[in-house]
Amino acid sequence: MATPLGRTRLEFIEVAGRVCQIVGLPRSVGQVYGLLYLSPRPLALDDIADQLSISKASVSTGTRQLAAWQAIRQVWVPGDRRDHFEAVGDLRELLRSVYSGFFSPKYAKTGRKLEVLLSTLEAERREGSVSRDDHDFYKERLAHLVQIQSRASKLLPLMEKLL
Amino acid sequence: MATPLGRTRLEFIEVAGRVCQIVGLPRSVGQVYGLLYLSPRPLALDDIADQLSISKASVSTGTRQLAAWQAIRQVWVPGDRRDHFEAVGDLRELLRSVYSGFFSPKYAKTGRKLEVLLSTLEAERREGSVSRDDHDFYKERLAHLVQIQSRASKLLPLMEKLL
DNA sequence: CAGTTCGTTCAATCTCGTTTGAACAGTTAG
DNA sequence: CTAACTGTTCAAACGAGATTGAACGAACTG
Repeated sequence: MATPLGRTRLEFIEVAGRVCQIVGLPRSVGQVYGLLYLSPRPLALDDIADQLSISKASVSTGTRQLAAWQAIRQVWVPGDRRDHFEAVGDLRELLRSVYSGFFSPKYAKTGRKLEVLLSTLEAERREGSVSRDDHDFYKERLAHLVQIQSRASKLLPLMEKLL
Repeated sequence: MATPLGRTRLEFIEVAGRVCQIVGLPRSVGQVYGLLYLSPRPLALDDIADQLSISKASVSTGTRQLAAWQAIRQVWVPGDRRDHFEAVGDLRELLRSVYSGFFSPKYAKTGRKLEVLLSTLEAERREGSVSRDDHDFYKERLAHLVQIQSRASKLLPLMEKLL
């Protein structure tokens, strides 16, 4: 079969690419994953580049990225010495690893920064560079942030479980 | 007071800007909100532009955006005919409105698209343009997506409640 | 050992969306 | 009415980062 891309696949690849773009990832990464996710057979690097009409370079970096996240895996196809790729079936596992590898660190960093801000604030108060009223105002606002942060810290693990 | 930006504010504005950038919003929007959130007094458009060293144009569009989300409100300061802005205290309310105004629609759209894909797939099967095996494969993959979608549809309202 | 075939790397290019300066319209003040 | 001031709009500039083509190195092939 000449494997013409069906309307279904095209639509899906489009969506996958767009999702990646929104999250701040290269569109090509999403396209590659989308193509592989809906591909009954593993595809070689060339095939991917051809079908998506993007350069091998993009596919090369994209596949490496996706493989690092274990979103796709490299499979060996007898009689072909090229690398072939297929999407890992369990999408939930992927979401989980993306979360713990990308989102969770950022989140933790934010938490630490918040603490730093609080101590900085106290320091500035002691220096007298902030009036009492302003100090109280700032403290209230930061306290609100801390509250949200703590709520989120309870919510996120829950998400991981339920998803 | 000449209101020199304290280290605290600078740090916070930096973070707010970065967060916006990650979510795909203009950095300036985050900066404006960050500045206002930590400002004990309402600020005029000029003040914001000055303190952030960005153009009035950016501030103008930014404030309008933020006001539309009710993240900030316009307040009248006696004796000054310029518009002044202050951040709305309740950040949770903001998160909720951002969710329902931006995220939720996108999510619904995705759901609809998924259904379209399923029917398209069936159509292609009937046309005979897809082999039975491939059809089954596609169906399985799409079913997985639908499953994730339905789980998420239960999770998101929960988030809204707990946050 | 040449000659291919693959995959990766990297500098150059291109693309997209933010940012800006300048012009504009509306409003107040003298 | 004119002048000053405020906020908005818009085309153009700019910058970040994705994409690409070409060159390279490695692995196979005959």
